[in-house]
Formats: sequence, structure tokens, C-alpha cells
Amino acid sequence: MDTLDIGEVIRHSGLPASTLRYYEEKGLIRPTGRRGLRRLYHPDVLQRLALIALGRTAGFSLDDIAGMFGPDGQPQIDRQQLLARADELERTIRRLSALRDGLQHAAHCPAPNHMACPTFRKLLQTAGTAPRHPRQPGKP
Amino acid sequence: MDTLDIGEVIRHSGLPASTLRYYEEKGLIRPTGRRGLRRLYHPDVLQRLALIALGRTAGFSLDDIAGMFGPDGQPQIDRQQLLARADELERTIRRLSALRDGLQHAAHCPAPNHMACPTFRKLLQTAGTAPRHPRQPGKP
DNA sequence: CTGCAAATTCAAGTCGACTTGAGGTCAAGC
DNA sequence: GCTTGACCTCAAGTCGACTTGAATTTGCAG
Repeated sequence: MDTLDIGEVIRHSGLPASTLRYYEEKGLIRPTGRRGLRRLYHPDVLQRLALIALGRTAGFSLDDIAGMFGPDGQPQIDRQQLLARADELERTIRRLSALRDGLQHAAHCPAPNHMACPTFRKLLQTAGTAPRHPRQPGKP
Repeated sequence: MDTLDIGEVIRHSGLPASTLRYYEEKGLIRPTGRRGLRRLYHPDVLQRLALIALGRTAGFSLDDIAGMFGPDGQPQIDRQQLLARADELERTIRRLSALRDGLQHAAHCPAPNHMACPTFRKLLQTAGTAPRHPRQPGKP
């Protein structure tokens, strides 16, 4: 049988049913049918969910991601959009790297308190302007 | 005069008054007094705000950050905590780097659609497990 | 003294991505 | 045939970090 029960999707993807239903409501995924009430999915849904996860990680919103699938369901991701996001990612990475260095320095710095450390203070200067970028909510 | 009017804090920090009040309510900052209704701040508040911004960028919540100031107002940031955060940052950076590479590849990949590209598919494999990490809300 | 821009308070609203809860349905195993 | 547990629906709630709005108060320029 070439369909997955929602239970299997849950097991394979690690996502809770509520999330799958939410994604469906958002138009991100679509069950191929039902067995009774139970949703049935095409196995491809797993790849699609992975793609969604990837997009979220890259900083796209669910709505952004929904826009990346053509009406046929094939991903039609605009290359410009990808590059733009890669650029933004690059900038984020730079800032986070600086930050990581700063944190490590602060953790080892012998100054009595962090404000007495020139490196730390310098970090404060440059960290003022933060880029705004969506998040990833936890699954507490 | 060694105090800043809230208006000056706004100009120097770029934060709106509502945010300053919110931070105050959270115990993150404290005005030194008032002129009429208007809050007055010690110039140090700017550094403190920078520190808060830094902490947010590093992924700390406002509550976390509030806990990093001793009762005297001096930052007392636990070094273990800093190192832990630096580690987490390091992991995040790695993932984002891989992602950036993947996005760039996808943007240039000649495959008819992204799913036909092996590199992209490989990216999907590894991006499944995302670390959970707070966000930064925008200011639109 | 008057006017007004800039502050103030307080409660309530927003946003995205989900989760939770109450009450209902049903396929499969005994 | 009956139970059971996994699923269902739908509305409402949550979380963090702010923002917004209405009604008020002020400091200061003219």
C-alpha cells in the first residue's frame, strides 16, 4: 500500500498530529484521502515536511514556504529569493560568530566584571544593530 | 547634567519609549528619577541596553538577561552560562552555514526543479533535526 | 499665560506557530 | 458485538516581546 497513515507520518517525521493538521490548514500539506476519519498521506509528504523544516530553519515563514510550492505541488522556489536568503544568512552567521567569540572571551576574561573588559565593551558597540529575523519556537 | 531624558535615550538607543517602559516593568532598567512625569536615566543605561540587545542576539530571553544583573546592577553573568551559550551558538552557526551553502547551490543548480538535485536532497536529510532557539521579533 | 509636542498610565491587542481541551467517531482486535 | 485507543473537529489558549489606543499630564517655547 503506497499510503502512510498519519500515525506513521508522525513516527517518521517526529511532528505531532496537531502540527500536521495545522500545516494542512495552512495549505502546506494535503492528505491523499482518509480511512474513516484518519488522514492518509502519500509517502512524499515526508520529503515535503523535511523541506518545510529546512525552510523554517532558513528563516522563511510558513506563508513564505507555502508560496514556494506550485499549484502542482512541486517546489518552485525563486532563485532570487534563495540567494537573498543565503545573503541574509551569511550576515547572520557573521554576527553570531562575532558573538560566539565575544561570549567565549567573556567567559575566560580575568577582568573583575565583564564591563571592565575592553573586548567585551567593544562587543557591545558592534552588537547594537541587530538584524531582525524570525525564530523557531521550541517544543517544550 | 548627568542624566538623560527618555527622549535622548530613545534617540541614542533607537528603541521606542514603549520598549523602555516594558524593560523597566521587567526589571531590566530603572530610571534614576523623573522630571514631572518624564523618566530620567543615568547615561549607563545605554550600555545596559546594548548589553540587553547583545543578550537577545545571543538567544537569551529577557528573563534570562534580567537574572544576569546582580542586585547592585552590575552584570554578574555566569561563565558556565556564557560558555554553554557559545557552544549552542557554535552549533547554530554550523547548521546555518550548511544551509547557506545549500541555498546557494540550489539557486545555481541547473536541475529542472530542486528535488531533482542530489545536493539539495542531501541537504534535506541533514536539516531535519533543528535546534530550538528563541527568535527576534521584528519592528514593523 | 497659552499651546502643544512629548511624555505618561493602564488595559488590551498583535503576531506566528502551534498546543490544548472537550466532546465525537470509527477500524480493528477480542 | 463491544471495547478501545487512535484519530477526528473546532474553538480557544499559550508564549514572548512588544505595540497600540484612549485619556491625561506636563515642561517649555513664545
